[in-house]
Amino acid sequence: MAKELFHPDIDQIDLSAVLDALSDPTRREIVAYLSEVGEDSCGSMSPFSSKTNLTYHLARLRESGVTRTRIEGPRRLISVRAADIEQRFPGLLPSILTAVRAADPG
Amino acid sequence: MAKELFHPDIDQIDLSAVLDALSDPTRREIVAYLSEVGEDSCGSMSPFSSKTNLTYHLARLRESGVTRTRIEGPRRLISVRAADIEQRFPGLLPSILTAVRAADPG
DNA sequence: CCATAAGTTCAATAACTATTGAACAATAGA
DNA sequence: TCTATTGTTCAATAGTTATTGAACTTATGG
Repeated sequence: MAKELFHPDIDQIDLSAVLDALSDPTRREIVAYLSEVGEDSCGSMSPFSSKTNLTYHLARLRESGVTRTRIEGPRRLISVRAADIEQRFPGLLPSILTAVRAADPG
Repeated sequence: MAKELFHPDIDQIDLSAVLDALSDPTRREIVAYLSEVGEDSCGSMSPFSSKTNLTYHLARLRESGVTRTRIEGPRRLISVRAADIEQRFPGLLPSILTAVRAADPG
């Protein structure tokens, strides 16, 4: 399980990939949740989807550059690369998070 | 050809649909172009893709609520629903257009 | 009415998406 | 060392996406 996880460099973060990643409601919920709590494990996101499916969605978020996953023991701690995304695409993430909160309060 | 074209009401514009529509580079180019010129016909967008494919992409933009298409004689005039999108998802479209211009100057 | 210009529809295609369950791997703690 | 916890990999599936060419429709102008 000590595999290296791929993360694109800031300059390699692609707008199509980011918008694609954020076009899925489950992934937006995950990103909104992580934005609130800062960092959390895959297991804490079980309300959002099945374990297998979470692996898939979290990989898409990570590979697009939206999130960062670091390995700590048997679990993965995931966080939103808010500063990186803001640097690359100013205003994008805030506007999407605002929309998510408006649509899905609480 | 005097068919009624579907356009979602402002309140029905869905974030997933909008992000999905804008996750495609061809469609982003179209939106960026239309944002500059204000309104133009399908035919003027031939540099972006084939005629058939443009019908497809323009339908996706229209059905997601990103653009409006009005019929004038034998042609369709398309424009970006900038104010509607701004009202529904503040800041979203400007941030994406900024990114498009930065990636694709000229 | 006829020709042309502007777009659409249709069927086909190859590629990708989200989702599932079963089996597996890796770590930490008793 | 055994075991529970955490998450991954794999194969399968049903649905969607972007793209194409051929045939069609509709409106305008001569």
